[in-house]
Amino acid sequence: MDIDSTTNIIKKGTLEVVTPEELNKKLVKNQKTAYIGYEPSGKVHLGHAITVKKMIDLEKAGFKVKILLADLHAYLNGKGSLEEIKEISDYNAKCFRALGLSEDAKFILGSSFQTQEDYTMKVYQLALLTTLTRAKRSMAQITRDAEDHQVAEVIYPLMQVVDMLFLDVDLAVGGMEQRKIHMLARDNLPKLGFPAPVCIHTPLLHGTDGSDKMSSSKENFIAIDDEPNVIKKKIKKSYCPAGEIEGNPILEIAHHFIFSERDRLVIERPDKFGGNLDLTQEELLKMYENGDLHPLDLKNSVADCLVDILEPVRNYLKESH
RNA sequence: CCCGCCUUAGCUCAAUUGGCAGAGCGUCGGACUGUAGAUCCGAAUGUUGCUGGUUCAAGUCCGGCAGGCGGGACCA
Repeated sequence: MDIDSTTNIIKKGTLEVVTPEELNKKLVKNQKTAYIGYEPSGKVHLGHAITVKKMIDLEKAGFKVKILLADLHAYLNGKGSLEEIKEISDYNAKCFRALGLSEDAKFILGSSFQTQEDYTMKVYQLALLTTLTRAKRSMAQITRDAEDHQVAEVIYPLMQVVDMLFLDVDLAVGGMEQRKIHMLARDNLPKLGFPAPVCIHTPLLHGTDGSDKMSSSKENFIAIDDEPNVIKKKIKKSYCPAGEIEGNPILEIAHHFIFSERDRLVIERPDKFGGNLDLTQEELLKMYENGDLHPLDLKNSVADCLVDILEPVRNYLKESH
């Protein structure tokens, strides 16, 4: 595959690559590693899936993929006891495989290396380089809502920076909420004498309630292994203003999960409302914006299609028990 | 270690001299729209931080403990 088409695969659907020039330099390397970290979560949802799909793209682009199951980070973010978190990290690894990551992708449990002496020493060095304000700011969209802030909150981003060093990554991937931590890494790793990774950021999926971010801690997500009737129910309940194509969670789901794999979407609707349609994404957006496609017809079609697309994921997870 | 203040529904907070523990927001349900939301109705929700005591009766008074906030002390 030539550099241009590889670059296109990598950039597709991302909000930014920091920086494209550095990415090009990485692409000519023989051995190159891309990484993303996840706090283990009881539910892996469509927001996670967007980034997993990007990791699959990176495998195709010749990167070795490392997935950090960030159990210690989750612990520092108040998600529960380390034991509980470790348990669900196994489940999460299965979910990521179910979404199509190859057997070559490596899963690494954070606590397996994050307490080593030289790791800890690096965290201390970073602690001295980083202002409290910046560390806190980097956590703005990540910290669990809390009135009383723990010191853990500022250890978290420092560890994430050191992770990139220890996992020897050329490229770090994350949703846009990871941006400030990534920038911290890019500023400070060179100060410790190490190269900074290229960073790639994917868009955040709006919650089904229309809020800024799909999140497992707010009941506004669709899990990748939700049963068909659950998916349908959640989509029916979703925020979906007529004619509004910006920040519309249903159209976003269609974009990221349906039109990423299919060219057209069949919309079944009663004759009295105009009859069935067979649309490209472009046509669908135009009709919707013009008010020629009713939200309920959109929802029904997107729900059916999403149920279909996630079927292999559900089957994989059922069989792996 | 010492002193003071705080802790009531998922969240923010009310509750008179000790007298049936409430509101707003959120959640859920119904109406209205061929979706959701908005709007209008309606409903549910509590070990009043934990613990011991006083009292016919304690969210309220007294003691102990825990957590939080603020201050003080210690600083060879």
